[in-house]
Amino acid sequence: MTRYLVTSALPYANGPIHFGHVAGVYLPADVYVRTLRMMGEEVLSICGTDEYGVAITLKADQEGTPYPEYVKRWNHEIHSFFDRLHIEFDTFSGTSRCPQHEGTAQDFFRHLGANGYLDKQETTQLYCETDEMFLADRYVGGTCYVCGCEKARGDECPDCGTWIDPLRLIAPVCKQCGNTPVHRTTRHWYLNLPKLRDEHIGAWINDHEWKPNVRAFIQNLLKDVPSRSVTRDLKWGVPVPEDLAEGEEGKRLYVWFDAPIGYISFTKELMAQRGTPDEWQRWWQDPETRLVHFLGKDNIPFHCLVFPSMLWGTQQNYILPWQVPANEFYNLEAGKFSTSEGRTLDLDAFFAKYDPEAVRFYILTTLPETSDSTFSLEQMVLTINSGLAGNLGNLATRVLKFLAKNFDGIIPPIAPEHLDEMDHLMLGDCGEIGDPGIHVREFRFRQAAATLLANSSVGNVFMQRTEPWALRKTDPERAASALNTLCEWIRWVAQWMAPFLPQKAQELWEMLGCQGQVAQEPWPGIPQKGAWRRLEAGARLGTPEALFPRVEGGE
RNA sequence: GGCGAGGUAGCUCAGUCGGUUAGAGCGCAGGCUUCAUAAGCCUGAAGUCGCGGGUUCGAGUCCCGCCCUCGCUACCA
Repeated sequence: MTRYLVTSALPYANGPIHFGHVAGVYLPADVYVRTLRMMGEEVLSICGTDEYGVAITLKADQEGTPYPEYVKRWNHEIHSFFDRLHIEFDTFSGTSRCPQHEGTAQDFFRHLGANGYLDKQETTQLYCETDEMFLADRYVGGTCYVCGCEKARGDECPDCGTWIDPLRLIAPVCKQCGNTPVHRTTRHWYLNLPKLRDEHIGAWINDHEWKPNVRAFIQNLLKDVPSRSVTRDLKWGVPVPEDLAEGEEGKRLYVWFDAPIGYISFTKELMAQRGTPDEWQRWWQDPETRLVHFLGKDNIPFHCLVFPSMLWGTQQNYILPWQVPANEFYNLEAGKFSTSEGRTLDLDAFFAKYDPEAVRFYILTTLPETSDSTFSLEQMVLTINSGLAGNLGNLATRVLKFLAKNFDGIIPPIAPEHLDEMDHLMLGDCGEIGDPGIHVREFRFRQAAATLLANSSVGNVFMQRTEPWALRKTDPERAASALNTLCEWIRWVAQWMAPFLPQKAQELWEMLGCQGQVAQEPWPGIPQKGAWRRLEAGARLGTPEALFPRVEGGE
């Protein structure tokens, strides 16, 4: 048994998440965790919302909502979206609500400082005296000092493409209040990433085995690593420890610094709730633990370079990531999913029409594993109708309804003299049988989903070949043997389904008359001739119903 | 501007260290079957692997140039 600590990138508590996030991070993480659990591994799954930062204070101020209330709302909103898709975590906390977070983040700051990885630097920034805040680049407008365009932003000029230094803007204005900001110097702490890279992390990255797309992403990153400021002049964030302020009171940790620490503080919180407050160390400081970060490609630099640097730089025996199965981006057919451009789906209407688990499955078959990929309603309808309804769902109903009608709804017996023949046919001649779990372990979720359907298809081929509807009249004993074998097969399919379609797998499990939770069963692997049957002849089947109703349209 | 990704059958995508007639699913065409959710099974058609050069015995796979699409550019996976 191996210990796996699985984290999913913390969603920002500043708006809804969408299928892009789900496909890139949370759904693969969920399938991974469910599969490992069935395989008997020790697994902990951590997530929660990232709740600090400028963007949150701005929007919360705009609508006049206190920050804690504002982020609580989005935390619930996001959590309920996960519930809808049956995506589960062992804990879903938040950086501002987690009691252990502030102390944990401050400890990081303290240790990194004591070990010489934090430097203090003085910079000049634009400051708005009306709003009493330093202005992040995008909140400044002005005239471009290169081309004279009056609509330059603080980061880029839309006309000439110049990368703007906000301090050089002609006639800068604060985008919030319209007043003119002033130059003001401020002192901040910087994380010395070049030093951390040279001492350890650079070599670690080079020696580590990464997913190909991850390696491609970080290769160039190492050449030019900047120090990054880890504090900000903000009102909403983890305060810099007072004893270390050294005349810079009022500073807060910059949100990117404290966010990944949330993985650790949420673990502490969970373990405290379970009454074992020291247990978190087993997860974070035991080299036997495999730390897996699920995230999108934009988060690769943080989780492959910055956060490992922080973990190592504390010299507190933290483990470093074992794998970072980052995905690319998932696009809506007409363009990017974007909350800011209103390119979202009406979720209530959507889920009224499409089964959440069917949607789960479609997304899994199109995950952006190797490159950006596309969500298409039309394709989804095809996948649901052909793959889930026609292949998998129909296999169950054609067998179980036939049994209900002709065999009194009980599992028919298999004649001993048919065992070899039936095993040979089902396990050898009806198509290739794969273990979806192997692909899940290797983060190939599309292949895993395809393998599940291929296995289901084997059952359909078997039924086609044995023709129990004809045998029933000519050789009822053989018909019974074939149907018995099909029931066994459906039982295996239900188990293979469980990580991908948890609720549907359970429904199928019950249709077979099986007891308990299918997710509690050990992972089935691949059936071996003569040793794969578990059902008892004569057992009563449940009520067969269509698992996946066909859906219309695609508009 | 910089960085990155991608352009392979009608559609969505695989193609590991360069190696025999380029793959899958869906869609499409033809046939078979009737237990089942107008579902199932079998067979088939379909690609000058963005364009032009180069390296090589051999390139979708490496190198150079060009065209096109898209993402990021420090608060959206």
